[in-house]
This record gives sequence, structure tokens and C-alpha cells, in this order.
Amino acid sequence: MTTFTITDLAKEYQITTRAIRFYEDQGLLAPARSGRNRVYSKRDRVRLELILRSKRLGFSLVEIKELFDLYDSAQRDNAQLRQFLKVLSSKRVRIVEMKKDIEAMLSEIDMFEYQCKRVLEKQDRPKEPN
Amino acid sequence: MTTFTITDLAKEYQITTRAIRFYEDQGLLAPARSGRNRVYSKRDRVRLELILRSKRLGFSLVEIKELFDLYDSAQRDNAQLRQFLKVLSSKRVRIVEMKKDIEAMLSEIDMFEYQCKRVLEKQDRPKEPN
DNA sequence: GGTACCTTGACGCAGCGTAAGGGTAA
DNA sequence: ATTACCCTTACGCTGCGTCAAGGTAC
Repeated sequence: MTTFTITDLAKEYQITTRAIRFYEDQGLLAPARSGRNRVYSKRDRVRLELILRSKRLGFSLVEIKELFDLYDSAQRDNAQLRQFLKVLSSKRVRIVEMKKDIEAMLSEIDMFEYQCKRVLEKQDRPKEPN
Repeated sequence: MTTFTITDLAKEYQITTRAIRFYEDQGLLAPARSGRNRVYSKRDRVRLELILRSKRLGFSLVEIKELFDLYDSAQRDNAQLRQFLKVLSSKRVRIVEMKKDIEAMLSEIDMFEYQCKRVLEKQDRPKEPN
């Protein structure tokens, strides 16, 4: 079994060990222990990846935990599985909204760049040299 | 001149007046006043829109303020304009990264949905009819 | 004199960053 | 004994939400 230490994961994902411990505090991770030390499995690592991506997309830790819990209980409970599907589709809606924000932002950046560059060009050649 | 009250903007963008005042505290907005009351111009509204979109994309208020300040000084200062262009392109990099996160997330949601639905179908028809 | 706005405080919560102080294994 | 990890505890900052307490305009 491949396992990881907390610093392994911290380095791999460019975060602090503090953050990883905090996710555990909040019930998002539950690594095994070897004495006092935390030992992370591949499954823990996958969870951490999901946490980080979700966070980058603006989801709160509470939200992420709810999804994890729902997913876990959906393995045994059919009603929970249907609920999980519902929540998933609502997340999808939000993500599609974000995609729109991203497109809008990119085109705004394009516009700003275009305008700035025109200003600079004008100043480089004050009188258009025919 | 079209102007807006703080509640106008709060309602339009579905945020609290508290948030709008907070952006002012942080130097991101500087509405005119009519007595003690804040009066927002179209330009203020555009700024607010930019703030909100940037925030939804995970930019910090400090970052947004720096961009605003840079943009303002770029109107007069050529070096600042070049600096502004640099910062813009770094923002673009981050946004493109986010776009990848979004695509990854969407395909993960697709996978989860597909798997869940298969489980449900199996349970609806325990023994494949025919 | 309501009610429907506006104002300025101020306290509280989330999500960590950043030491502080200490144990453990090579 | 130093280096290189690991641990827990705790205080501080950001970005507001949410009262509180009051002023102003119709």
C-alpha cells in the first residue's frame, strides 16, 4: 500500500501542513495514524485533490463535506443516492455560471490589452510616419 | 446623469449594502455623497461589477484594488501602463488555470452522475428482463 | 408618527497563515 | 547534538453577515 506523510502531500499540492490539518479538523479528511503521526492513503489523496479543486472553484468547506458525506452514505442508501444526484446537478449549474464569468473576464482582459497596446503604439510613433 | 443608491445596487447584484460599504472601506469604491448618503455613478456600477466578477473568480480585494489603482495611474503614466499589461497577462494565466479546473470538475460530475444512474437502473430492474 | 430608506459602529464566523513550543527518529 | 521531520495550541488577518442604535425624508 502506498502511503504519504503530511509533508509529502503539502509539497505535492503546494499548500501548508496547517491547511491539511485544518481540513481534518473540519471533518473532510480522516487519515490513519502511526503513533501520533498521520498516514495518508491514496484515497485520502484523491479526497484532498477534490477539496483543493472545489475550493479553487469557490466551494466552501462545509459544502464539500456535505458532498463527501452524501457520497459515502449513498453507497448504502438509495434515497441518499438520488439526493446526491440532485446536489450534483445543482453544483453543475454553478460551475457553468463560473464558466460564463471566466469567458467574460477573458474578453475583458483582451479589451484592456488591446486598448493599452494601441495607446503605447501611438506614443512610440507620435506622428504616423506615412 | 443616471445615479444609484446603495440599495439599488445591492438589489441589482443580490448582495448586502454591508458588502458594498466594505468595498468602499477597502478603497475599491469612492461614490459621491449627497449629504451623508452615498450616490453611485455608472462608473461606480461598472467597478462594482468588476469587483464581483473578480471575487467570484477567487481574486482578493487587495488584488482587485491594486489592479484598479494601476489602471487609474496608467492613464497618465506610461511605465504604469506597461506594468498594467504585465499584471493583466498574469491574471490571464490564472484564469486559464481555472478554466482547466472547471473542465475537470464538469467531467468528474459527469462520471459521478453516470455511475450513480447505472446503480439506480440496476436496482430498478434487479434481474434484467429478457 | 409610521415606514422606508440611509448612516456609522461593533461583534462573529470561515479558512487558513504564521509563529510558539515541544516530541521523535537518524 | 544537529537536522528534519512530526505534533498541538493559539493568535491574527480577510471578507463579509448580522445585529444595534440612530438620523432623515415622505
